[in-house]
Parts: sequence; C-alpha cells; structure tokens
Amino acid sequence: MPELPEMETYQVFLSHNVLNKPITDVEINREKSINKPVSEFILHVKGKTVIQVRRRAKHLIFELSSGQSLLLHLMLGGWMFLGNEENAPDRTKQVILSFGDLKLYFIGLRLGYLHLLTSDELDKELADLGPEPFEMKLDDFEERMNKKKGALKPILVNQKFMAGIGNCYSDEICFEARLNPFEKASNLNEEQTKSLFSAIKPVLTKAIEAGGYMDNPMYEGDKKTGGFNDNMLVYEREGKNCFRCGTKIERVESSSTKSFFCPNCQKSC
DNA sequence: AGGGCAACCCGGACGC
DNA sequence: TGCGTCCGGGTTGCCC
Repeated sequence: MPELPEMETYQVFLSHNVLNKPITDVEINREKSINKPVSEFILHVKGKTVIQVRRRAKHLIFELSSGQSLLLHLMLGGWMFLGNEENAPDRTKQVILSFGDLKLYFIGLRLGYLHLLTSDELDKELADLGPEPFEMKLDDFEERMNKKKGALKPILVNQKFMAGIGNCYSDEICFEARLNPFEKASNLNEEQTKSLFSAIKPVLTKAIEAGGYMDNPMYEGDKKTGGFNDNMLVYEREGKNCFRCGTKIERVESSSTKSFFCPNCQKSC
C-alpha cells in the first residue's frame, strides 16, 4: 500500500525527528515482525542511535550507530506514528521504539516487518531491486522496456524492473502517459515508451508534494499526510468521469489486482 | 519469459 | 455490546 511517495514522506519526516537520539526502549508485541529472538533484537537496538534514515524502493532503512540497520517494509496497511503515550492512536502496535518520551509506533505490520541486519545482509536483501525511478535514465528504461513482452502494469509494479511503484501509482502513470495498463510493452512505439517514462517522475513528485495517499497521520495534528487522496486521476475512481475526456473510469481486476483506467483516452495501440 | 495463483498474515470493518 | 466472518494486498515462489 505505501509506495515510493509515502515512504519518501516518512524518510524526510523521520530524518528530521529521530536522528541521533538514543533508543531508550524497544517493545515487541508481535515476534513475527522481527527476524531475531526478542531479547537478541532488543540487545542490539536498545541504547543505539539512528544515524541515518534512508529509503530504497518501498523500504526504509534505519542505520544504527552500531553499524547494523533496521530494514522496514510496511507491506499492506502498515504505517508509522511518531508521538507519545497520550496522543498515540488506539491501534495495535506491533513494534514501538522509544526515544525518551517520544515514541515511534509501528502499526499494521501484518506481512510487514522490521528486520535487524548487518550491512552485508542488508546489501543482499536489497540486491535484486531495480533502479530508483528518480535515478532512471531514458535510454536504460527504453532498452529494458523494449525487451519486455507482457502488459505495462505488471512491468511497472515489478520491483526488479523499477523499484518503488505499486498498484496506485502505476495506474496514475499509465493515465498520465495515455496508455492502457493492459497494453503489451512490445506494442509500444518509441514515442509511447518515451511518454511512459516521462510520466513517472512527475506523478511521483506530485504525490510526494501533496503528502501521498495514506490514510493515517504521521503525528498528532498532521494535516498533510494523505493529501494526494484527492488528487488521484484514476485510482479508486471507478465510474467517475475522466478528468481529461469525461468518459467513465473503468476498473478491471486481474489476478487479484485492480486496475483503474479511462477506456477512451488510454487507448490501446 | 510471463501469466496465474496460492500462501503469507491478522486487524479491523462489517453484519447480525 | 458482542461475537463471528471476511477482506485486503505486496511479495514470493511454484507451476504451466
């Protein structure tokens, strides 16, 4: 659910708020969220500081003063809240990292996880990810896209092809590029491949600027997070009018993934 | 290679 | 209010 823009928002926010503060307490309420026995995990995390928060694809990496890292993936429905015992949301918190009175709550980690890794293990874990969309070059994108035969949507959400795009933003990107998400990559001409590439960064940038499409606030009084919910052009807009041509947006489900698109102006090739 | 699909997991929304 | 049911959805891995 959280995709690149949402994780980027968390990265910036946490970089401003938790760096270089000692982790005074660690609470694990769901052992499956971590990758070590609870006592070992706590031993290696408690008392350390977070010296850097990085993002890679949909992951967040908390670099600890010990040299180890915490690798976070929120998967479906996971989110974080930075606050204290008074203003924390009334939800199940799978993991809590305390920085004195300030607490970072990890909520909704069902398939999501927070893994303690050495830098070698971290590299291994992230090795298969494709390029970051913001660092991608057109010729590289074209070259790899031209080898692809399948539909655009599965390619865009494939983390090995390009890292950080999920269900929501792939639909928005296809709309922006006026391409049908089910179109086969092999049918794209050069101009269409270019317009697909050109759609990626602006869609993500706009989403980041608007606060992403998350449901939950990052801190008490947070009004910005989720601001992109109202800026979506096709995602979750089934039956509503296309902002470009007025045609009703369609929703198609295939292999348990829903896709939204305008059947008129996202023409097949 | 790519499409299809099951499994993973459980909080919380919803219905009665 | 209270209990049972079921959905969501990124990722992996397996099969064809």
